[in-house]
Amino acid sequence: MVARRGRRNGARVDIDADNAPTAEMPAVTDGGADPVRVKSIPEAAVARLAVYLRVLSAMAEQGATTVASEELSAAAGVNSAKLRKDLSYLGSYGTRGVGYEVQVLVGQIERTLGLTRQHKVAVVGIGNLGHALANYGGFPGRGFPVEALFDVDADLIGVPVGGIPVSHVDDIPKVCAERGISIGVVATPPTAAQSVCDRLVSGGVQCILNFAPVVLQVPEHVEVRKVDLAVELQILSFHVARRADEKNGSHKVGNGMVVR
Amino acid sequence: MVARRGRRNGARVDIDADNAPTAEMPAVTDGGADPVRVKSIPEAAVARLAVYLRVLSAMAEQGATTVASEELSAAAGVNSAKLRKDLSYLGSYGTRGVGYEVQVLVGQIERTLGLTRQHKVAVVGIGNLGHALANYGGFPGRGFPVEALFDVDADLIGVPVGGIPVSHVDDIPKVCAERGISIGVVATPPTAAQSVCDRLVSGGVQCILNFAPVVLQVPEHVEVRKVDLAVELQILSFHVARRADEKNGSHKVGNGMVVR
DNA sequence: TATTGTGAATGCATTCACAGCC
DNA sequence: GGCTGTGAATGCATTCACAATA
Repeated sequence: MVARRGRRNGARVDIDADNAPTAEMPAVTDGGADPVRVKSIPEAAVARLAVYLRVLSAMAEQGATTVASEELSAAAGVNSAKLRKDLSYLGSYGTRGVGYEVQVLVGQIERTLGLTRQHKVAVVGIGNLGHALANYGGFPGRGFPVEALFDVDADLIGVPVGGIPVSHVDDIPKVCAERGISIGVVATPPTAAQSVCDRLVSGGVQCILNFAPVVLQVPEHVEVRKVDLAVELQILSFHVARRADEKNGSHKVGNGMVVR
Repeated sequence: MVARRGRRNGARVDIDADNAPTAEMPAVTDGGADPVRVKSIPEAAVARLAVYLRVLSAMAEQGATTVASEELSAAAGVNSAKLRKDLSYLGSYGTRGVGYEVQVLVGQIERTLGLTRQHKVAVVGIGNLGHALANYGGFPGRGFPVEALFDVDADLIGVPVGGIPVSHVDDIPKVCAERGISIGVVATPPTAAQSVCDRLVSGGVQCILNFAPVVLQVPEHVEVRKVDLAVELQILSFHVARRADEKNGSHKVGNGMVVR
């Protein structure tokens, strides 16, 4: 009776005896033209917004002025419903029957991601990877200028890499505070990573991008993201193995569940 | 009456009129000592298994023989319930009241992740990043030997990097097929990435790790993972912005929802 | 007693499908 | 007619909390 949508729908009913008064259903669709949008955006959506932004920028360069969700989502490698939901977190910036204005969307995503400010970056560990990072030349799409480099190696101190002289890791707190670094990139060997991280934090760095294969311990107010080559490869390895198992029929799993 | 667990529990009841016959509840706890484990392991858990593996290896090196979920989970940066659930996907290899044997766990995780096989790696694009990757020296913890390098630059062709001579990107299909490459790493500029990817695929590569800031289009049977510096930085930027908004009270959100 | 293993509950994320609008 | 915006539904992932057990 109640059931309508969905293919196999099981009329799930909430009885909820104690009518929980704690904020269930945000409900409020936001009073209107509020300037400072915050509203909780799902973490997963944030990551995709960055992808949409790049695709949109490319489209803008090629002269596109409007784009439909179907087209944009295909280029971004997601389905259109997901794209529309993601964009809806920013507000209503599309036109029904038409699509989105590329420039408007670019502006809104940039604002949401905080790309209107600049975020100064420090790279610690000027080995192969650190070198590569330092030379990225101001980092993707402007907005992330590299303003400090650090290493332990005495031979490197003072040597400019990508225009910036390398400082000693002991000076991390001082230099970071002075230059107002907000993002620290850890590209050191694993053994050094935690101590480097601690120094970055004491230098006032709020966010850390960690390439070292260790789990960094940080105070609550610091955000860490990890890029881990070994983990990525091992995940791929898992999928190779899974696929191999599928091919030869050697995985008669008890239940009906297919592995894919 | 039915409600027991959970702090604010709302006795959610399924009425489910049409008693869906499609595999609900896998139920079968796996007949017993099945050798070829497959069972569907959640993607998110797979990623964490790789982390546990590293932590366990470090512990083993320091002479630990057993470890409790509490200790291991702390070192891996997750909570203990999650750890135990993740490990339970492998089977029951712990001892109640004691913990897990480090060596046993290492072995089981390696088997599950397919790390008993070797996975030959090719790196395409020998720029700053490619160089860094090629020099990783056989890649993390053995098991991922780099066996081919490619670039377009005529000056690089034939030059050995990390012991392996660079080949031309045109030879990707041939060389990859010959050497049995199973993982391709794309470290080229974005414009070249898709064509490189296509050649890797036609060379029989099953998995691709993509460092180029583009969404690669691949056939269904190929697995792609993406490492995107710009996206990572922009996610961090979002959190900086969010945090800044929290500080000054400028985000009177309509509903009660706190942003954190 | 200490700690695993795991159903059940909660909480996110994705997808569906259609009303609303241009 | 076409496309957005979004409730509602489904499906994953995480967490709780306790029975099982060495």
